[in-house]
Amino acid sequence: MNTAAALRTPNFEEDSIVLGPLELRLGDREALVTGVRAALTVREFQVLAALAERPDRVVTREDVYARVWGGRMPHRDRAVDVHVKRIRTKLAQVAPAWMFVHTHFGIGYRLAPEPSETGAN
Amino acid sequence: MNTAAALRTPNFEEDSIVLGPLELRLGDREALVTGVRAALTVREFQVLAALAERPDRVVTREDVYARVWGGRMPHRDRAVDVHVKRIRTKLAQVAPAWMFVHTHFGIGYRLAPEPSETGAN
DNA sequence: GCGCTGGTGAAAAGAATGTTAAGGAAGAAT
DNA sequence: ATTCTTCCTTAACATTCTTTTCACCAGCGC
Repeated sequence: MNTAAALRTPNFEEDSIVLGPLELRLGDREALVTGVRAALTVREFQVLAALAERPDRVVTREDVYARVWGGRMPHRDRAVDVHVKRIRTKLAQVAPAWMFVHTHFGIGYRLAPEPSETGAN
Repeated sequence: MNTAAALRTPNFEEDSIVLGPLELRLGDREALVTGVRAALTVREFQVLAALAERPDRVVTREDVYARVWGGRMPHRDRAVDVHVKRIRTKLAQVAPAWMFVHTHFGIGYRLAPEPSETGAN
């Protein structure tokens, strides 16, 4: 698939998810946007990775919770939302022109790189 | 880690209903028309799914109500109608060339993809 | 025409998510 | 051990979106 990457460091490049300008290096838990490192914390990275497992598909909060924290999500728990908020902020700092995490009301979130709604053109 | 494997519930390629250009992904609660996402709300999706259970068959309002809200439909309740209206609008936005929800006067609705009357005259 | 059913637009009510900040736990540095 | 730093969680309030409800109009069938 990726000849250039394979030439460099076959071992480390193995576990990475690439979605447009977003790259998640699962091995060392790093998120890169447009090649620039977004300083995500461990939890933030885990939440993002949970979404990245099913790109462009809606992932329920419950699924995210189960995957990151394990077990059932307590009723009215806001942990996922708060982490999503910070993920958005940090990704936007690096790449303001892109939107990655989309809300699906009443269900959950969906990860897909899309040009942001900056009416500026 | 994850104690119960049952918690993961990976509804990856969950079952979906396909009716011509319309696809309902029940797991994700997403509706696609011609491959394009129609941003239905949860209720709207539920109503559409209730109709989709019996494609091309007339489904009474009472049945839709029982399936979505549960219980008997209050007399003079317009909830189903209002949601059908919005479903129609949103589907038409994505695929103006198709009509999906057909009214059966005095009875209910029927879901079937048909070319719309764009004859414009 | 008349009564009834459905279409439609919009306000009101309700629920979910966005956002910010405080407080505490855990580890690093001193 | 104490202080400093970072991160996670929780709570509270703000905002946005959804659902319900209502009023009025249009169309169907008698």
